Amino acid sequence: MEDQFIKTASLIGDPTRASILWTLMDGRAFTATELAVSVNTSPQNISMHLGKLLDANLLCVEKQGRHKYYRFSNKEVAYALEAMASLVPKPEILSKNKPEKYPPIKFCRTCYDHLAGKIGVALTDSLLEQNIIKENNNAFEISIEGKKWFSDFGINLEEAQKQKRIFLKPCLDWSERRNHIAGSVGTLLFNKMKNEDWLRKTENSRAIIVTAKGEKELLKYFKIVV
Amino acid sequence: MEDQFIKTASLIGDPTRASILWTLMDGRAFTATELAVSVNTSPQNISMHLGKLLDANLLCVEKQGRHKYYRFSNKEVAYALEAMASLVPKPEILSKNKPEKYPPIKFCRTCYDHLAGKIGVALTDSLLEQNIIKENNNAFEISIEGKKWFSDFGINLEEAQKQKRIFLKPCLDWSERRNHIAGSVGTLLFNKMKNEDWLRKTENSRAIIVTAKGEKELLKYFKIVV
DNA sequence: TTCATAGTTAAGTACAGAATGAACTATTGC
DNA sequence: GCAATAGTTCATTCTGTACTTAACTATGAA
Repeated sequence: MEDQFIKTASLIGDPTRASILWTLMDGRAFTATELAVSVNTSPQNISMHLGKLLDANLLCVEKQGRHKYYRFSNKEVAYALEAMASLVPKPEILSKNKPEKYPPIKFCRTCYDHLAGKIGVALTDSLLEQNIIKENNNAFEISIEGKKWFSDFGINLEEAQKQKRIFLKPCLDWSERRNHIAGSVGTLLFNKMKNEDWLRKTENSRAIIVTAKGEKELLKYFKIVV
Repeated sequence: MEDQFIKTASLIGDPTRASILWTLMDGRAFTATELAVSVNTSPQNISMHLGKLLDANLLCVEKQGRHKYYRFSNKEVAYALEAMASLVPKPEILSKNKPEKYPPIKFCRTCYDHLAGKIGVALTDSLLEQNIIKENNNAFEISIEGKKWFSDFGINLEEAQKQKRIFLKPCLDWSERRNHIAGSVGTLLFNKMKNEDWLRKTENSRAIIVTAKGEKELLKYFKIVV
C-alpha cells in the first residue's frame, strides 16, 4: 500500500499535472487542447500527462468526434484535491506584508455545480432553520412550506424532479467540514443566484464573487452576513 | 491560489516526503532519525525534507532534549493524506493476477489513536443503536445505560474524564465518509480491544488485524460481522 | 481530394531538485 | 572534561522525468 500511495502522491504532485487537476476542479470536462492552453504547455506534453492520469484512474475520457473530453473519474478525486487545497498555508503565515483574509476559494466556491465553502454551508443551515428543507438520516428533503418557498423564489421543482440526476442530497464540504446542498436543487439555487447577479463566476478559478446586490439579498433571504 | 496549490501538491508528491507523511499517518510523533530509518535515507536528506514540510506548516516539531519529534501540525493534514490514499487504484484494476479485496487500510485502521475505517464506523453505529452513546447536533454523549455498559466492558470513564484531552467526539472517516468515535473514549475502546487481543497493530502500517478472538467478540458485543 | 484541426507516439535533451559528502552545533552521559 | 548521539548546513554531484523536436494517425470541413 505504501508504494501505491507514494506513486499516487507523485502523480498528483507534478506541477503540470497538479495544474490540470486544479483546472478540472470545477467539475467541467475539458479537451486536451483546452487543458494545454490552460496549463500553458504543448499538446504532446499534455497528452503524456493525461495518459498518466488516466492510467491511475484519476481521470476518464469521453470521445466526441475528434475531441476528447477529460474529467475526474469519480468524486473522491475532487474531495482529495479539495482536502489538499485546504492545506495551503494561510496568507498570514506565508507573508506578513499581505495581511489578507482566507483565500477566496475557501470562502465561496463551487463544488462541481453547486455552492460550497462558507456560503454553501451557511445557505444550507439557513434553509434547515427556516424549515424549508429537513434532514433525515443523512438525507435532505423539502418540507411542505419549502415547496412554496422554492416556487416563490422562482425555482421550478417539478421540472427538476423529472431529471435523471439526483434531486437533492447532502454533500460534505471540505473546508467547513459540514454538509451543504447538492443535487439538482443545489444547482438550481446556484444558477438562480448567478442569473440574478448575486454571484459571479471568476475566470479559471472555482472561487465565486458575491456582488453588492448578492450581499443584500443573501442577508434578506438567508440572514447570511457576507 | 493555484500556484499555492501546486506548491503544496509537489511538496507532498516527492517520494521521500510522501513516505515520511505515510509513516506519520498513524498519528504518532517520530524523531528525525527514526524517520530516516523508516524512509531509508540519510539524516541530512531527512533533515532537508523535514525542513520543507515544516516551512509549509504540514508538520510541527517538539524538542525533547537532543531529540526532535515531528508530527502533523493539524488534523487536516491527516485527512488530506487519507483522501489521497483513497485514490490509490484498487488491486483488481491494477493487476488481474491478484484479485485481492480492498487494501486493508481501508478496512480497518487507526486514525491517530482510535479506530477508523469500516470497523470504526460499524462500532460507532452499534454503540448508537444499543443506546450506549447518543448523537446530539454533531456531538456524542454517553447515556445512563452507556455508563454501566462501559464499566461492564472494563473501561473506567471517570479516569478518562479527568484527562485534559477531549473526552468524546465524532471524527469523520475518509473511506467511509461517516462518523466514528474519537477522543479518549475512542482511544480507551481501541486500547481495550488491543489488550484483549481482539485487534493487533501491524508493523509500519496503520492497518489493523482482527484476530480470530476479535472476530467472535466483535460479533457478540457489537454484531459486527468481519 | 485536400487542408486544417485534434490528438498521439517515440527518441533525445535539459534541468530542477533530491541525494551525497564533509564539516558543523547541541545535548546527553560518563 | 571527553566521547557519543542527534540533528543541521552548505557545496557538489547525480538522476528521474518533464519537456522538445519530429513524425505520425484520425476526424471533420471545403
